[in-house]
Amino acid sequence: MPELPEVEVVRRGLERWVRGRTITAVEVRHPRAIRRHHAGPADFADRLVGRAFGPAHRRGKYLWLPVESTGTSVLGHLGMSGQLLVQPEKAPDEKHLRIRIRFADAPPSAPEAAGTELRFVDQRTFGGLSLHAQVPGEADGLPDAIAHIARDPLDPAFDDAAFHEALRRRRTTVKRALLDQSLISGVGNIYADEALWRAKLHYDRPTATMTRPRSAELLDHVREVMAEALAVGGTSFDSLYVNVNGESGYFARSLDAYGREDEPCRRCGTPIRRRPWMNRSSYYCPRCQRPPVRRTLPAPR
DNA sequence: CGCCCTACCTGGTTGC
DNA sequence: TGCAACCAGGTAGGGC
Repeated sequence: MPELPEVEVVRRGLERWVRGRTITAVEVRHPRAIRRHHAGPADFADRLVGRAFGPAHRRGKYLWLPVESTGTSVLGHLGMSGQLLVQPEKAPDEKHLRIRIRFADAPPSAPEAAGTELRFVDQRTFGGLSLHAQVPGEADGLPDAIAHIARDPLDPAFDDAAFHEALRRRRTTVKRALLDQSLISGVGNIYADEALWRAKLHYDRPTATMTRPRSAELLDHVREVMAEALAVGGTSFDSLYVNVNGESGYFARSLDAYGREDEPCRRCGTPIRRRPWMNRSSYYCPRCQRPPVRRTLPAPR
């Protein structure tokens, strides 16, 4: 389940192995992988062949590569099981290979990439690639399709004070807010549960009860857990999430809450609980993360 | 507009 | 053994 740290690992791989390369061929093997590109697979290929990729960028769980001198960018989302792999052209096709992009050359920064191609592989087909106009005035070639996605907590331009004020205005609960990509991007179910465990906050706490220090603390924990995961290559439960070279990260062994039902809380020893939540699961320590007391919400300021 | 819910998709696991 | 139900979950879009 790729969230911000896993997507950043992939972005770094694209930056090293794909940036600057000129595209010679695009093969779309499954139409669903390109469904966000409304003009269709042939148009997608036509607009890319003969062009070169610019630097790799990321916002939250989205990543993109500007297509030089076109005013467009290729946008990618890994969904739940998507992989962007740099493979030798002669390597056998993966079972769930959806899109193949071939290049004329290796990037000047990585001559050893000669003879490799970029593959989008995705078992569950929630992810995909598409091509979009760039938002005018944004230096990094931000695709217009994700202009509504909030900046992520590792972005220097993320506005902590505005995030706190948004929490205070909302009539929702804290985990819902963490997963709302228009408030803060890059946080998914795993890192939400991990940050809430670290912050000793229950997932159902109303956001309107968050004080400025509590919001600041929560953001600190989100940033800390993501930075730690990034440092070890991200979280992998199996071979589904990998970097562009097919390697898994090591953060799964460092998780404190997610996936640890009935295992002792690493702070107090109480068994971690799993609760059905929004058609998925929330993992939390019933002692460290006390459920909110039900009472009338305070009036908005 | 704010908030909430559902559909989308595949393969591994569980239960009968 | 076979088959159905369940589980993983990010996002767009629709209902109210």
